[in-house]
Amino acid sequence: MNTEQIEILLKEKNLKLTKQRKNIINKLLEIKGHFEIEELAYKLKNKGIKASRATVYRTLSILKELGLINEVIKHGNKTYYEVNLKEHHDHLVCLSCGKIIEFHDEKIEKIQNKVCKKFKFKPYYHRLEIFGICNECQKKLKKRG
Amino acid sequence: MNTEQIEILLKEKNLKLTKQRKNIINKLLEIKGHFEIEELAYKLKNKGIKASRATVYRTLSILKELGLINEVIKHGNKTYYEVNLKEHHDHLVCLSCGKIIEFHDEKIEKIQNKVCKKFKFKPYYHRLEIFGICNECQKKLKKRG
DNA sequence: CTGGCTGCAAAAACTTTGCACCTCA
DNA sequence: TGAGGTGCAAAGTTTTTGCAGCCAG
Repeated sequence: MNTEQIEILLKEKNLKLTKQRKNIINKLLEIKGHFEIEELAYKLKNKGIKASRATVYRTLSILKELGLINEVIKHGNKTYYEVNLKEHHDHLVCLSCGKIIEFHDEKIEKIQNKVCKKFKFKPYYHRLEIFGICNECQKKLKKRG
Repeated sequence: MNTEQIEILLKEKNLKLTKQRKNIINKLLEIKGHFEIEELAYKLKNKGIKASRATVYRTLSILKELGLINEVIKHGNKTYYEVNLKEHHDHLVCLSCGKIIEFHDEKIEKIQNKVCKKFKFKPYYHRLEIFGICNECQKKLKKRG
């Protein structure tokens, strides 16, 4: 997924390619990893890129509709997004340091599909979040006693 | 899990068993299924049960700490809770009618544990949400064209 | 040109908090 | 009696929206 492809997608949907949208998309492709909307808005502002918070929210909403970004983690009252660059994957979230580890397991995906078939449920997308303590934090916590 | 057991747990933690807490707990045990905080606050109010919204939030926060309720679904900007009565399970969420279907698959759980071991990650809890269209809604949508 | 987009500010929705008063143990 | 709990209202967060003006196509 690159800028051009996204631009084509927007055109197909009769969506205009404004400066703001270009800027937001470029920033997203630069970030690559997980991000929060507020963080993104802040980073844009910090780089002198003009895009109001409302526009950021509206643009992300469109990109989500288009399947270019996903809500991958919901923790506390925050939503973390991710650009849909790689193969689908799920996440381990460290409750101590906030680190996010990606993993993909084909077996889990297959079993999920089986479960859906059993219920005649048509799956669109899923989110699997495993919350716990990462290796580094376990070590730190042990040291402290 | 019943009222008595919960009361004992509260006492162990030096938490007082106030009228409000009793009422909230009873209501939760009555609901059994999935609920939102606002919905709970409303139902309590509707039954003439006195418990301010702040108290409902504070009580649910405690019950969550104690592991008596869980955040099982995060969708849109809403959080859905569930009383921890049954064995752990995950959810299918219909994007059309909002229906929630519970499922449990031991294989998925085991693979998750394997994944955690691989990353030396200590899991505390997880949440798997599969969003899609339920069987009934698929039928309805077909009929409409 | 003009429909769609933007910025602003206000509002909505959800959640937390400070404080004075109350109540369970 | 006193630590902890409650209600209220205010404030904090996150997200959405109405509207006037702007701009890409």
